[in-house]
Amino acid sequence: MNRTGMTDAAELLREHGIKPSHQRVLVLSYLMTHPEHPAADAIYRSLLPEMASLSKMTVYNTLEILRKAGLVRIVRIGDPEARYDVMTDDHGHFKCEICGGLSDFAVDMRPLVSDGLAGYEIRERNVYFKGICPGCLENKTE
Amino acid sequence: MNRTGMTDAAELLREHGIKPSHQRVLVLSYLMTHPEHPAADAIYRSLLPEMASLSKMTVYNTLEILRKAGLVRIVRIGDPEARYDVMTDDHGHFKCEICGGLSDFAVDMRPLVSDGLAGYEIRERNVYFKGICPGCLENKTE
DNA sequence: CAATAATTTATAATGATTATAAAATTATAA
DNA sequence: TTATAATTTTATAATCATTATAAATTATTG
Ligand SMILES: [Mn+2]
Ligand SMILES: [Mn+2]
Ligand SMILES: [Zn+2]
Ligand SMILES: [Zn+2]
Repeated sequence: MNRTGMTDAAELLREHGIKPSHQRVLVLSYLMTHPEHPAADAIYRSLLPEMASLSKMTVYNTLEILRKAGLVRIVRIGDPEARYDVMTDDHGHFKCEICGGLSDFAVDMRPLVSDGLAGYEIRERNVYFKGICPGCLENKTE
Repeated sequence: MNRTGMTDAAELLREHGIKPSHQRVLVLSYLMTHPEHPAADAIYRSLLPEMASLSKMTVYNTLEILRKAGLVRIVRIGDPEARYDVMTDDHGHFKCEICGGLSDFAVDMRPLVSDGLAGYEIRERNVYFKGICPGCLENKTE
């Protein structure tokens, strides 16, 4: 932890044996401060003003390194782009079919496995809903 | 229903206002008899011996028509290919990370929505797990 | 300072899907 | 039936997120 009480990106990387290069810190920090589950291209475009030399390939590389380290998870719902999430605890995702927004919601995964999965080794549980978000519902009725 | 008590593909298409062309019946029948959630290319390759003139584009077109009619759902887990499922009731999907196999399991979606989704219009609920299937687990210990 | 390793970058390739339009089939009208 | 229009299928090209590859840069070690 740093003096703010928050684990910063550089330290988090070090803790996971990843060398905290400038670009890696930028990518991870971006994810830590942007809970909207940005896609690789959105991350790239957002960081470009801060670092003009940044390559999109570095963003992809870094995201893959972070994923392997368990620091981010990929969320794929509907569209062809993968979106990224600083992995914390298990949670569900709601994807708005109109604005494309992706929001989190709490989910208790335990009661999901009724039976029928005896003999399977479960490594990852995912829940996602699709529909219309409150904002877009409001725009519709206007 | 036909004399076997089973709704066949052609009739199912008619019931949904879709003209039961030879290729459409082939694609839907294939899905109805192959619960392994085949991808578009797998459907195409499997049907080619039966109908040498079949175009992959027709498979894609047909799958999209079926999806719009609610006759099939798309299952996307992990890999880039979409896989198709003759939609019946809600169920979860288990994807084996080793063999890529996709199997169904029963899931009660109702208790999922604890709260936090008030004001959202939910149109689709999805649950999928990833891990290792019994067959692949056995091969590992051998 | 070399020499070596790690990282980033530029560029090209991949591959599933989509777009487009021509060809073939089917339905409708004359 | 024949012409005409609508539908469906097919061939072909385009798209686009991601991956592969290798050169260039940067960091590390002796
Ligand atoms: Mn999330
Ligand atoms: Mn299924
Ligand atoms: Zn919305
Ligand atoms: Zn398996």
